[in-house]
Amino acid sequence: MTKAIRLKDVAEAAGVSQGTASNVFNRPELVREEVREKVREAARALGYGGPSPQGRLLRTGKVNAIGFAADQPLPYLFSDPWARRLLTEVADVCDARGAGLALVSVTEEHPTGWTIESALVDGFLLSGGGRQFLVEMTQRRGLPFVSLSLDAYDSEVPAICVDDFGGAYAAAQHLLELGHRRFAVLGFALGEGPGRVTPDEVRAARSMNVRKRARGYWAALAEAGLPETAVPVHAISRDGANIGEALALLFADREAAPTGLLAMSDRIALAAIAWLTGQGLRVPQDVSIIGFDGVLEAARSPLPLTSMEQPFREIAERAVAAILDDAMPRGQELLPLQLVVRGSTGPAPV
Amino acid sequence: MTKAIRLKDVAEAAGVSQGTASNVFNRPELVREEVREKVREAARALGYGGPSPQGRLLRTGKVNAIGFAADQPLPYLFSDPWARRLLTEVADVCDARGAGLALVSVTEEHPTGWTIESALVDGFLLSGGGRQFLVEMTQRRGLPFVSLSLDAYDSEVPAICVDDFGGAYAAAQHLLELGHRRFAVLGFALGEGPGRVTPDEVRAARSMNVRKRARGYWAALAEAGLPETAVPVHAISRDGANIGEALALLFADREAAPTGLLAMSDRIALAAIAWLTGQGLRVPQDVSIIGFDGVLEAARSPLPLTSMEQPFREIAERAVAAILDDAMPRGQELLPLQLVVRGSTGPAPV
DNA sequence: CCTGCCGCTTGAACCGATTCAAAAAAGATC
DNA sequence: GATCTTTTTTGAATCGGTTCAAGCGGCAGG
Repeated sequence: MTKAIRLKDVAEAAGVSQGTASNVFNRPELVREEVREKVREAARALGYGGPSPQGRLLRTGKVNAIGFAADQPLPYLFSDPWARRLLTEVADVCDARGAGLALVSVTEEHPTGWTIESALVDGFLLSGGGRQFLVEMTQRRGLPFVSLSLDAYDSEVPAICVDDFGGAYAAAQHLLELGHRRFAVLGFALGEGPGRVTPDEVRAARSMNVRKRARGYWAALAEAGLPETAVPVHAISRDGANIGEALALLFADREAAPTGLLAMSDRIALAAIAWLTGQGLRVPQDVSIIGFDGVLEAARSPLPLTSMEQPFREIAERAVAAILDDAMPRGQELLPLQLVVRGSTGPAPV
Repeated sequence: MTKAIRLKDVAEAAGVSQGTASNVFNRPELVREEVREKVREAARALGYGGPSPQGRLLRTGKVNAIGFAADQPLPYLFSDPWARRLLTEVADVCDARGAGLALVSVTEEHPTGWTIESALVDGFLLSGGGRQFLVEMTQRRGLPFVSLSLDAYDSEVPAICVDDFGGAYAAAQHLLELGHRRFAVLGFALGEGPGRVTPDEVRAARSMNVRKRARGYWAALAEAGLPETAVPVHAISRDGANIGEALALLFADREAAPTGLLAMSDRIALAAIAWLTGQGLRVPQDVSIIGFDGVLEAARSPLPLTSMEQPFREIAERAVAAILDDAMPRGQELLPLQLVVRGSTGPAPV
């Protein structure tokens, strides 16, 4: 690796112009067989491994890769089931179309190095909240981007998301049809520690996704004659670690305890099941619980979880196409969720 | 996004040379404050988001990113616990040093699109076997690379690996110290379907890692007076799906069945535990089992797994440094594993 | 007033390819 | 053999920056 061989060197060695040499590698049909072989021969002799991507890049402008950006340290992408599932599908889609995938983490602390500003990609997928500064940075870069979840409401930001309202509505509907009348909502991203939050606090939540899910639950329950105030919403941490405190409160009075639990994520639902069964409560005989997301772990769990499943594949395909095929969504594009009934929901106890 | 703004445009607008404008962004201390501000002002007015990475790249040659290449479809990187753990650590290390990480899949079928030949990176980490064509492709590209596992023996290929022999030796040693005398080895990548394989077949295995682990087990057991022939080696699929068939054979005669199981991966060990407990056998009272890798799932499992833990973090750090700091290992660099005793191993039944 | 030095700017070369209009070569037709 | 096509090949422009030797103006010292 003393000095790099350039296309020019190969062209000279083969006695042709650089343009012809370039064609040999990119549009061989334009070059006479004889010449083509001569150039290939020269390339082989010189140990030339084909045109360097950086050169091509500069000229064509297309990197053929997309950046997956999160406002979290990168390991988060591998530990959170939702993010992981989405990333898996995006990776698969990229792979299938021969596009590259680069991981980018953007935390406010170290805005240096390989970030949104310097990543060599054609556009970005923004996961983990369209957090303001993430969106701003991306806009500054001037590359196309699609947000995969919503933070502060901003219909200007192109996004591909699930229909949170409709999904939540369907989830509540499912439990209502099973005869449940006493509910509780387990939500995340609702501010500080565990505890019950008021409807107004929910409506003030930063996460658009969370707000819409709450509205969906409420809408379905209201139609059944249950007002917001009759449905306690509890704030759970994203990983469901503090689920016990919330549930202990809810199930202190077993008579008045909810029989239908509406969890805003599968991770929380699974944590809830673990706690409930640990307390001797039976799921779904005593308590039904429905999750949200439809992550892999939900299906694999010892007690398979009923959940509103996101169309991960479709999201990934639409998002990648938006960037690579310049098929940007106009505003927000909502995809429907699908109710998947498994073992965690059943008829309300009599 | 009618037309992109170039550094040149900014320079012109600010009335300075392009070189000065470049310095404003890269080495501001060289430019007089007054001029610096003027250029920044012009940039802001024009909506210039800073020098484009592709331009810089061409000149400097450094992408500041590494490619993680696997000879499997990309989703494999997220589903296999070992790959995932390694990738997580690599991602974290890259993140910490502000380097980018790109995922590359190379399967023989579609060698087109974003592959080793076209990825914009400074070098590659090869996971999932230094499978011949993977190594060859990478060498052709002419970028530095480090293999993270070994396939056909080739001491010329730079690699950063764990000390398979020593680790396996220690694993067997651990069970011997607990008094076990009847063993079986559960290995992977040992050819077709399930079933017992002969020592010679093991020695002919393509995977260097597997061969070394087997030799490590044998060495320790031989010192205790147990010849190779007394230790059946069974071929299990990588995901442990067919573990039942192998164990059914081994435990057909309960009297002669092994009390110590040496699994070449945690994934296999966990599958084995699931099968054994399903059959009413108690771990570790009836059967002790020790895994290999030390993946996250091993610690989290209902019955935490005793395992030989790989220094994932260290591997990641060394590997990334090798590429980015040009600190290539000379030949193969072996890192020690650490015995972590958890709940799956105990004294041999009397 | 001249000289030497210092700090900031400039201008041009260069990085490694792709692209395309135009020239050259080859082939076809009369 | 002359003319018209068609196929190949060439040469130069271009992509968007970085780098560095050389130039410039101002100031201190003699």
